[in-house]
Amino acid sequence: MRASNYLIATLKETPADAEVISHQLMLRAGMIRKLAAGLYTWLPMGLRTLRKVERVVREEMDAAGAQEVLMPAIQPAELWQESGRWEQYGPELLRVSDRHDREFCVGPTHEEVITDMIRRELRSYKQLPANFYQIQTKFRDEIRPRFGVMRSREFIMKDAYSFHADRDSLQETYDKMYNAYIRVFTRLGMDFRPVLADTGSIGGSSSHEFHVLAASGEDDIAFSDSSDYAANVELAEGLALGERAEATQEMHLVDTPNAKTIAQLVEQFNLPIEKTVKTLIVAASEECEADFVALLVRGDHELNELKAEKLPLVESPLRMATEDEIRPLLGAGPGSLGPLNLPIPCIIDRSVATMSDFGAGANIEDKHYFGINWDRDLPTPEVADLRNVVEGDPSPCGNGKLSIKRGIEVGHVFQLGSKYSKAMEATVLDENGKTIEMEMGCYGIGITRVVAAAIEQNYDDKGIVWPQALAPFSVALVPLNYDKSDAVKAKADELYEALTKAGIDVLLDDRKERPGVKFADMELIGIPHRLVISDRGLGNGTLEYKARTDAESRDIQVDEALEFIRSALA
RNA sequence: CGGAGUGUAGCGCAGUUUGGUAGCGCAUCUGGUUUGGGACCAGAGGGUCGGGGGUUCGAAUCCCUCCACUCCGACCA
Repeated sequence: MRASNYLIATLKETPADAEVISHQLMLRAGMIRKLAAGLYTWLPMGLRTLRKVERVVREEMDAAGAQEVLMPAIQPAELWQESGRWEQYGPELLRVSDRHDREFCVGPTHEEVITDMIRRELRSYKQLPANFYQIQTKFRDEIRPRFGVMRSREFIMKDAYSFHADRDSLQETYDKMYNAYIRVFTRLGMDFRPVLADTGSIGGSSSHEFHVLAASGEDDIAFSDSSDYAANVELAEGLALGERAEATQEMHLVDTPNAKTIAQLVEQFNLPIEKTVKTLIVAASEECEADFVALLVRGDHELNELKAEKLPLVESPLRMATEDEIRPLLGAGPGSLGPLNLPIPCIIDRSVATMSDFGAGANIEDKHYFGINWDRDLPTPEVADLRNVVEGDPSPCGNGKLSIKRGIEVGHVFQLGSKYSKAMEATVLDENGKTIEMEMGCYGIGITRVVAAAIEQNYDDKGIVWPQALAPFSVALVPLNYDKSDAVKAKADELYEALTKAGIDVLLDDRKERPGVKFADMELIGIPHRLVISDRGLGNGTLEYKARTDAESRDIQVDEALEFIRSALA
């Protein structure tokens, strides 16, 4: 490609509303432009990288035996009503009506459409297993789009869906896809980890997310420091912390008029935060005889919403009681709540069960009990894993301690089971001629997000530093005085032809710009290899080569340039 | 949805407090000089000051209203 005939839309200044580095650099390098909140146009330079991601994904999906299809972005409401998600899905689902007032949605995912296709096309277990994928634009009306294409509303996703006669077959394909994902992200040059994940509202048994490690990530990932264990904090099991110590204090009531929060309690009464308890009141499920349930976690811990709503007594989705609901029920407001004299069921976290001599609200306005001990002052309530794990916790795998890092979710594989095949009657006949519901798996990669995640891991003060597999161009040919020097022009054109003929993506910067401008642009765009052609070098029969990651350039022989680049790309 | 903030040239911003003919830097165009790390000189083009309504002799500026965008929050008592 000749730069004079290509949109090099670089910016010197950083647009004011770009927060994270990938968003800033994608704008500055002229890859994307914003159209509206969470909606982006991909300019030629950005699209080239996007296509590279797609290519790697396609190759690995094909190699793993998946077949490519393309389903509509717009989907009829009927299918969603059939699966029950028309009601279930909240405002994230963009619903539209056509001219006949028929309802549709802009697909945030395609389980319904693929299941519909499969139930029409597949009749026999002999056609299984089958795995179909597409690379499609999705739309999710995010509460708060941010970070450019990292969390946009419209985005491109590779989604695959597999169908099976039994669970073993599903597991087999799941493992195959898991390994394909490892190959994809490895080829893309990313620092990533597969981590145990929650199956979310879709349910199912097994699930892994693929996370790119980066400070700007929106998820917390827990790692063991001495094993391969890695899990999303949403899921990581919180173990009990040591044994319960003997009681050394008598329980006593204390006036705490100015302590409405744990922080204030700790500050005003010289109480270690590990000796305090937070009492959270949440709506109860129908199974529970009371309307509300109290959940207790240690003062310095956080309630894990997913763990809480999986408890039989707790309503799902989780709903916190309002102050107006709490006061008539307990006789005190938030800030003075605790486990003593509770008229509702109480469930405590494992780490709370091992506490002694601790402080908690008294369920009397502006009063707390200090020196509370289980089994002496009140019976130990039901114990469960309720909290988010924190740095330094023992690893659930039994080896070592947990550390916590931020991750960007770029892929997700999970086993759906028969949820959709059941709801939508996607069945085949088995070898006994009996009708069976198919087992399903589903596997996603955020194509557009991968581009942003790659930049989060690969940049310096000059701009993007693309891994080879993602670079929009592999080589930047930078002739100096292209418009004035016949020798430079001739050699540059010759090299451009030769490299292009060799199948290498090369950008010839034939713009009438000063050298500094060209260098700065090529570095901002992040092209991995640069060749400078100048009269000065040609006089000695040399070109100047610099890898994007090199600090200094070096001279190479003109005649060897093609071979040099070939081996650099190998 | 709650809170905060911002909308002025393609981008980054000043001007708004105290109403009086709309500015700066970058970018763009023309001419010239430059030419190995985001050049310099001279000139030029480009604005319904987010939209609508109001107050006023006069509104980017004051008032009302709508819209868009950004940030924080949306369990952590």
